[in-house]
Amino acid sequence: MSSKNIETRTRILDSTVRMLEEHGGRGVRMGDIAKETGISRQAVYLHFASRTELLVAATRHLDEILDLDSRLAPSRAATTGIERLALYIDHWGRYIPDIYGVAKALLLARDTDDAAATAWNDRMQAMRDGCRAAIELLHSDGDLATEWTPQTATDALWTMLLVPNWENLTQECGWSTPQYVDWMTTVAKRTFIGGPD
Amino acid sequence: MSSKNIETRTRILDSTVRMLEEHGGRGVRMGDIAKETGISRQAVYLHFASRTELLVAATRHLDEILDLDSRLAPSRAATTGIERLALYIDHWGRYIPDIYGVAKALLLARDTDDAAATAWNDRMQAMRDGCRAAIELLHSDGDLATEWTPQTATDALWTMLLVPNWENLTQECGWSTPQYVDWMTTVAKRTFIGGPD
DNA sequence: AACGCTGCTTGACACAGTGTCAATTGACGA
DNA sequence: TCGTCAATTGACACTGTGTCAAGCAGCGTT
Repeated sequence: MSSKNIETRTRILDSTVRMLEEHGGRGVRMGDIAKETGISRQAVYLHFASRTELLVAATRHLDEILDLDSRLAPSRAATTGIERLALYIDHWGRYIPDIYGVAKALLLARDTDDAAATAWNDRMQAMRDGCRAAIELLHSDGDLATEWTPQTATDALWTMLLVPNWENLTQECGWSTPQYVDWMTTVAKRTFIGGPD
Repeated sequence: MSSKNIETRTRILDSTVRMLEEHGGRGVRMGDIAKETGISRQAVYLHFASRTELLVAATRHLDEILDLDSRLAPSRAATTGIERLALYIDHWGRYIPDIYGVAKALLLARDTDDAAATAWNDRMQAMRDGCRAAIELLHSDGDLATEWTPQTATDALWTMLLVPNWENLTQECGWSTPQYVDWMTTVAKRTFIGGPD
């Protein structure tokens, strides 16, 4: 529990984040992380019980580095639903590229590890809450298109914003982040905002 | 090469498809498939060089069973872009649930196996071509909203229809297949079809 | 009846990557 | 000098894929 101990833990997290970013979250093994940190593979296990636990800690670590809370502030401060919707999409569209490596690693670990699946689900539920907040405000403004309930609109928005969509558009189709944000915003507005009819 | 050989191959494919459907494409091992088929694990390797090769063959096998071509006929026969768009989404929305197990297995294998990634990409490119055909027709009808090029609209439609979106809406959000088709159709129309302006 | 071919079985093994265990070292403080 | 604690080292278990070699059973030839 000495400061040396904490320091090593932080160094592991730093190299984990760095390597995952570098390699797009693929093929980074415990031994690679150890080597990068300059310690033995077993030493990593003295700080994190499993690969999944390390990945989960890495996402939290990265959120702190990126100062997630202050990034969320603008959308939280929005006064209208329309504004909140746009600001939330903007936040999310600029957040994904920054966390992509770590997120992808967790996404892959999910396939074989239940704990990773749970951790990922938790994050996605938090994101869903963000969608819900925007939709609810839109609804109470009277701007939600009539064919939607707040519930179904939340589901739909949440799904649209999922990482694989961002991944496909930017990695496969070559879209830029602003293009992605632009498209998402346009589609969301057209889909969820009702006219005065 | 005798008929016995072919028969065993078919039996393997049948049990592979059955098991993958049953288990949602997860956790089905070569040994499980062998046991289900009633042969030894090594016998499977006499017919398929690798797990990935078996999975790829299973998708083809399933397409034959489902008669993919005749399922595609209606959308191919459409005369307007708007009609083709709707019929293609309808086809795809009812096709995914039928192939989900096998598709998911290939999707998972993709993470560790380049050959699986290539096979999956091929299928997705075929799907993308279907999207392109609908968008092109829409475009030549003069019904494509002005902010889109055929290229970007194809990318966007293709992404919307990706399996993870179906997966999220039906598995996580509990939507039914008709609900999914309905939503996709509505969003696609609102997004891609331009008014008379 | 002996022959070979074919499809399959059996069992052993290599390989990766995760995770565990036990013995040891080296530094630091009381 | 002793105890503690982080870290090292090396061996090992486990899982699932894929490989290899020997053997066997049935079947048709000649």
